[in-house]
Amino acid sequence: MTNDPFRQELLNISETDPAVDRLVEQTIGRVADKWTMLLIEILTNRECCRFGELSKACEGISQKMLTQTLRALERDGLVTRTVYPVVPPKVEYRLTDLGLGLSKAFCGVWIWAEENLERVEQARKEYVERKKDDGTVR
Amino acid sequence: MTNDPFRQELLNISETDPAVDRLVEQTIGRVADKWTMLLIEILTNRECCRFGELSKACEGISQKMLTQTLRALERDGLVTRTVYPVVPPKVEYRLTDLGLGLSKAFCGVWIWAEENLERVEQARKEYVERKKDDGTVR
DNA sequence: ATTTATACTTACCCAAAAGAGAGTATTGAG
DNA sequence: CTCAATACTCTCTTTTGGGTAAGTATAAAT
Repeated sequence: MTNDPFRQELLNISETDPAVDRLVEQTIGRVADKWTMLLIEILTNRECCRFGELSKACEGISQKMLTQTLRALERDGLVTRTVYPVVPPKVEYRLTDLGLGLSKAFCGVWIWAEENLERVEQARKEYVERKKDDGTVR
Repeated sequence: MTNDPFRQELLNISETDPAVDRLVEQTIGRVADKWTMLLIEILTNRECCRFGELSKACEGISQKMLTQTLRALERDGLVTRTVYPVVPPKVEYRLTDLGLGLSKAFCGVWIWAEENLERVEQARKEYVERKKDDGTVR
């Protein structure tokens, strides 16, 4: 178990000092939420979107959350916001290089989820069974 | 921009039907939160931990959240929980293969955060400046 | 003159998430 | 008899997330 190549590979990376660690945590904390990940995915596929398009593509999001999330993405340099001075207003959003890089990093997680969701489902069923069986119910 | 190799690579993957997409989103929704990611990282580095160790290693987490997050990880088949019937109690947590796989997937995100946190910081500073400069202050 | 389109912003509200802190069970050590 | 040690569990309170709905600005179309 200790010389598992997986784990070895992982261990090579996390050789950082704790100060950086905390910054990393913060950065991830900002970026690892549902709407952010979804919007990044949409902008990865569509390349360039107006507010209204995003609103439709990102099913279930409210205007408020959409604006809020987009502002955060813009602030962190992950998307650009281009305003065309026309009436009615037109605003376009697209990923920056930085945003594209993050998108790529998330990619691994999307793939993992895709490949393993059945195993997770299965684990959940088994967990419920186990809980039913032992005396510890409730 | 359209034939950016990055984007091409990303586009190859997301060719899935919407039903699976929603499951993937759900799975990610469960798994992509701060404490979960931190605990997975700790368990990746330490291999095997007792409750108390995790409590110390995962700075700032409350007992409640720790228990809660560990239960969720166990339920989803990402960690095993081994109880030794001794007094005082002893319980050990460790990643399963599934959990290790997720850890690996998260790895890309950790690396991205580590490599790019300065760029994010910079972007934030510039954003604030821009807001100060234009008339839209408020 | 009124409506329409777009991209927001603001104010108000509720429910869920998270934190704080006390309580529980067990038994060997003193 | 009491205490320490461990891993919770429960309750109470605070914080946060997020929804709804109305308001704003502008010019072109009717």
